[in-house]
Amino acid sequence: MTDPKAELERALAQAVAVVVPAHADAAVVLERPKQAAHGDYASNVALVLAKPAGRNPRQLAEALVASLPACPHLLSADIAGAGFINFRLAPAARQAIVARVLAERDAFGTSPVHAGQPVMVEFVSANPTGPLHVGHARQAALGDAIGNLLATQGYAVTREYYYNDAGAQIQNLAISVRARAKELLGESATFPEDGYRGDYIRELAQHYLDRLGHDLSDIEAIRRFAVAELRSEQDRDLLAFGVRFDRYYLESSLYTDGLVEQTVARLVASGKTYEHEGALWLRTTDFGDDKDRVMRKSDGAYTYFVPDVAYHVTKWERGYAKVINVQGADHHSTVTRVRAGLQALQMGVPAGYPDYVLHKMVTVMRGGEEVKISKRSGSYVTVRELVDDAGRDAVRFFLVSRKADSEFVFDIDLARSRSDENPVYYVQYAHARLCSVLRQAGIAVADAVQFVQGADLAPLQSPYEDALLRRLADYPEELAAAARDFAPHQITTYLKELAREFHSYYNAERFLVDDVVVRRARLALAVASGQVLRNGLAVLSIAAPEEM
RNA sequence: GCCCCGGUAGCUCAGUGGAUAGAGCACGCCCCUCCUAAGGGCGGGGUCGCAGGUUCGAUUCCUGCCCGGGGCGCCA
Repeated sequence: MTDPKAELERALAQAVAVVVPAHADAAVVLERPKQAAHGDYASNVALVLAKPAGRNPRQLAEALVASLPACPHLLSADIAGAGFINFRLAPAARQAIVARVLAERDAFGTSPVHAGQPVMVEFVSANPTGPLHVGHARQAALGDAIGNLLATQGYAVTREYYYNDAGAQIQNLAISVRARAKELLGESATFPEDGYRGDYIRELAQHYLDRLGHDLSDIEAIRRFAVAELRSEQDRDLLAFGVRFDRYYLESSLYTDGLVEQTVARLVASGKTYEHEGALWLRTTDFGDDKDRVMRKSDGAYTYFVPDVAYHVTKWERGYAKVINVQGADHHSTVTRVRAGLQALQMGVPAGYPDYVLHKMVTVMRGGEEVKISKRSGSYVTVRELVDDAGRDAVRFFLVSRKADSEFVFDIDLARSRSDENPVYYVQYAHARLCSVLRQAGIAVADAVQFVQGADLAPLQSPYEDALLRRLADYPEELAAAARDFAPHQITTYLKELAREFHSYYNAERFLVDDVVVRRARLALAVASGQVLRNGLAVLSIAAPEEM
């Protein structure tokens, strides 16, 4: 069956072309009314066109309804309020979504619109100067989910992690570790003013002494050791969190491969650079920046901004016409700079390239008090702690359940609690519950789709069933919108609503009734609901348990 | 001072150029002889930060202001 909504939109557009030919190209969009009493879909097209057409909105709506071509999916079209047209679907049209879900299964909701288009999502990209903390966890959950969302729209997704393993912070790390190592050996050591003060630095120093001996003269060896140790620890944390990257891109390779020098040369050749007070500047103000930026400092070293541009040149040249960088909002100022650098190179990169998702800070509450996060002072909550305490699923769900640009208060006690205050259980429980019904009916969960395929769906007509059917039908659009907006929180919201409707239904009616036709229809609806819950949770990389 | 983002129920947060602004938690009452009560039902609770403007219609768009966060480095 064709999509009832799309068909109705076409029919309404035809009516518009007949009634107000001058506005035949008006956008006709159906939306889901807030209230079920207003039907399956509503259009405000009569309100929008009333003024330009010089007609009373209600009369215009009447005329549009009268000119509506016959549509088998449509039960009724009523005028309401100021001039809304409310459409009610024939039951069969509403029920058809169940058959579609059962036919498409894991693919239900996905779309091939962007099939074959490569996209890169860069996220986490933490400096290897300490363990990953809760802010990185938010980024990991967001980036991974955004990657999944884009994949549902057909994109060929690459997840990349950029390692800043070449800058002053790394040198600082090495010096910090050496100072702690000297202390451990009982030697006097001056700890750097802005050094890394976390306990893990002392542990690193001890490991170094244990494995590589007591000679601390080779700062380069200490640097390599510390970076390798911290990287592997980060890898373990990410693994525990269930996040995988397709590639780790090392900042140092930009230097060793000559890409930094090459980028500088190209920028100079572009004519957008100038020398001032011994430094090399890029005229980023030509591209919307509020001041020009230094590329090469008077001491000859590059600012971080040059490898950043060089790195993004590689993204473009590696064929990623679409790139999303997930970063903390504290990196906001880099956005204009990186884009300006790419524009200056005049290599055909669009002005808005790359896209950014900037997320706000995470405040961690424990025992009713804020836990301060600071790598340097060493008090913070690591990804590992969170996952160990609250479980991967709860942490994932929590961290993507808010808009990226709103600040997030992570209540550790709440995430740890296995209580009904924890929203992830609510959604997972809906899934476990319907699996339980299937078991009760003697159906293996794995065979369920097979079992209900071809069921007569006609009995599904109660308000609870209508609500569930409508919600299922909305999933593909919700998914597409969330992917378009890089907004996984739209999926958590959707899943909570779907779960709520399932729980309501579960309490209101029984699935395992004696009437075989009704029973089969309801089980089909349950199986379809379970399928969509699974699909949505999969986008967030969260498990859909069959039992809880 | 300038730039970006938030401000919606007691708390944590969704939402939208339209029809009576929602959910969870918290609070009160009710529902397991019956598919998992990790659930459901009913109820109280709001000047959508403030003030203007655009619009047939603004919580949504525009401007100004207030509050909170972040950024304004030859740091990353």
